[in-house]
Amino acid sequence: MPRVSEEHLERRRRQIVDAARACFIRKGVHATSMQDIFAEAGLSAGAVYRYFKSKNEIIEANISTVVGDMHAFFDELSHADPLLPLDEVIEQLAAKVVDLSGENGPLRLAPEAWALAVHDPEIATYVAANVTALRETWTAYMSRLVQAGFLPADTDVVAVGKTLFAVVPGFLVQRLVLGDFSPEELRRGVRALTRESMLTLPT
Amino acid sequence: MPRVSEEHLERRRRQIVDAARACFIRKGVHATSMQDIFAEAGLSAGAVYRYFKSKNEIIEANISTVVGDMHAFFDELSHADPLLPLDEVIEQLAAKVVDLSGENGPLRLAPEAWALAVHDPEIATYVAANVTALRETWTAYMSRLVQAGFLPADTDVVAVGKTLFAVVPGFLVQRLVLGDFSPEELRRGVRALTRESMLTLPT
DNA sequence: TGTCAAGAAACGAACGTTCGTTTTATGGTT
DNA sequence: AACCATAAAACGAACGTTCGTTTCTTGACA
Repeated sequence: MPRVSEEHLERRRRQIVDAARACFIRKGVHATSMQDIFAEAGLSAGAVYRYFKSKNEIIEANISTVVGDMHAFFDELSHADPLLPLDEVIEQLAAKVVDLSGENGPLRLAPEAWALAVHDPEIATYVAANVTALRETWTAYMSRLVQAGFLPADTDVVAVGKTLFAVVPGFLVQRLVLGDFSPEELRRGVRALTRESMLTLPT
Repeated sequence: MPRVSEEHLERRRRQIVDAARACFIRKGVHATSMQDIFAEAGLSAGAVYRYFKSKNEIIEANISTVVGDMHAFFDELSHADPLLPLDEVIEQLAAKVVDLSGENGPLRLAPEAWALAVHDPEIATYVAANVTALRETWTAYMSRLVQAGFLPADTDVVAVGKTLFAVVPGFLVQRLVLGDFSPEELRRGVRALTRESMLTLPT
């Protein structure tokens, strides 16, 4: 099949990335061989290597998609009108984490992405971008809370954003390792800890 | 050296585990070959395989030591007399995380441990045990806060414990990936969020 | 008919592991 | 006290396998 359309090429790329992700989630990144990816994609070695010049490149292409859905969902949540109370935001975010970390969810790759980032500068760049994006969404949401008067005007929204962001990886880890932490339980935990002013918002 | 003392054997085991950990932290678990471990330990292949029957066994032996120091430190902190306020506990815990996740710190292996646990049931057992132990320390600390009257008597200490535990992996991930989150900043984040009653404890 | 995506086979390298051999400390026998 | 037989510890070359990757071939469409 020579001289194929530009979109065909793009579709092939995605086909390979998706196949690789399925393998990575099922077996783990390092336990997945290129042969596994060839089989899952229904392509030959030559075909795959036409689009990616190494396994690492396929990994990188996947890493950047791990938290894509997560971020999109959170972005909506943080800009919801009317402003959602903190415990509601956290619970819905946690529910999304549960959803995306289930059987074939991409979030199952998150710990592997973090681990790879520690030793691979290239991947670290992608992971850092993702973390930064999610944190900034937290910061934006906190700014709204401050602006609405539910937190003091001099609140360090960046520090608070980083702090609340931290809850999400921690929730994910507990889900993956023990599976005994529900979004509703997290909401109760947050409610028990936080200022009443943050939980009671105007109708 | 035949017929050597029991403690010599134990020391050899630790020598191998320590050498492996140094390699794992430096290069990553999967990028570390057995040859790397042989060289680091100053032993031959045969010697190492006398004490561990596979690379996986060496990995497992390391995993269980990743959060050992962390837990010991937190245990002291949670039982300190007089009772420490929440933000103080969190800041000190975060400071310990910074310490143990530096250059050659064992916490650099934590994400790899989580990732391995997702696909390896044996390792999952070790990681689950560690997570459970740390969470229970949080629960114990929260119980003290409730008992001292700084949280309502009907507080769900388990839910709150899980919630606060979640902050630690999240802090670690941000340290490892971006390195722009300090214990003092986390403390400010927590202070801005939590009930005043939890922060003002008796002298 | 020429071009190029895709297939198939095979490559060298590196992996974890094994195993036959060598070294060395020990304890019973002089 | 000196010796040696013994068993355990350590060695390290080599194993078979599997990895990621490359090369050469094929065949369908422009």
